[in-house]
Amino acid sequence: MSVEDSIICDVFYVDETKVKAVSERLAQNGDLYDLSETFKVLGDPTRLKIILALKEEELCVCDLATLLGVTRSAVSHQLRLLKNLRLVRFRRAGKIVYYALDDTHIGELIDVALAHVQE
Amino acid sequence: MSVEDSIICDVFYVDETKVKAVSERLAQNGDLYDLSETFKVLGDPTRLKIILALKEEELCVCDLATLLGVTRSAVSHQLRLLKNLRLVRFRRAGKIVYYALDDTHIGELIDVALAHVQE
DNA sequence: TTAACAATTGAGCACTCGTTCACTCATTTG
DNA sequence: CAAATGAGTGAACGAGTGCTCAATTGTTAA
Repeated sequence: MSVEDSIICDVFYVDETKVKAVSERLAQNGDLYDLSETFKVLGDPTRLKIILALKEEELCVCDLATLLGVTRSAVSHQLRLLKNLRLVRFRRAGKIVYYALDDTHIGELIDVALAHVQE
Repeated sequence: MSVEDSIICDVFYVDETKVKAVSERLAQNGDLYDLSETFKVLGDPTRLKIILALKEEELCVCDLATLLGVTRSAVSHQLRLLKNLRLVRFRRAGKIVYYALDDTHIGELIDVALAHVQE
């Protein structure tokens, strides 16, 4: 097994120490799945709009539906998801259910991303 | 048209000024689509791992494939996407193509998100 | 109690997307 | 040049997902 063999990639790494270091660092983020889940939630335009809207004001399902131009049902489905992830909270006022953002970190995250998009 | 009519949501807003303000603020983010696209890219575990890995070291396709436990083809497909979004750059060294992160903002964004996940 | 209505829910559907497979391209080396 | 190999590509498949529609729940008011 020559030196050349060790610099091809089929089984052996180009630079074992390099890749090992990266691998360890990657494994260190045990919450890598949660991380991608967080991004995934914000990756859908409808959900992102909902969060941006609730970042401003407490709103009911119907307001959100009107605001986003989708059905109440669609909004409700997404709100359930956001509710399960503890990103939003709600309060009932008669027939109307008001939703509000329940995660201050998310707002900060969006601000950073916005700054990035606007370069 | 009574006052009651204006506080139901079918056509009229619960609080017109409130919703109007939100609507304007939402429209203000013309790059709302780009914003959700950015999150979407990071929302896939494979892509996120690629970016995290390249955040550490410059790596070739085969290293990444080994590191992530997926085929070279899969990595190549995702790298093309990341390349088109100008998130990574590459250099060719013989048969081997090395990729590196080409967006410093992304790293910062991930750090903020990591802090959020770890609460 | 009945009617009206905001919200929720589940089923179904169309569409997206990440992967694999097979093949091709590019480059090096014998 | 021919063989070997890393990388890129396109088709296709299967899983996931966001939406709509229809039905249901919960609450208010007549």
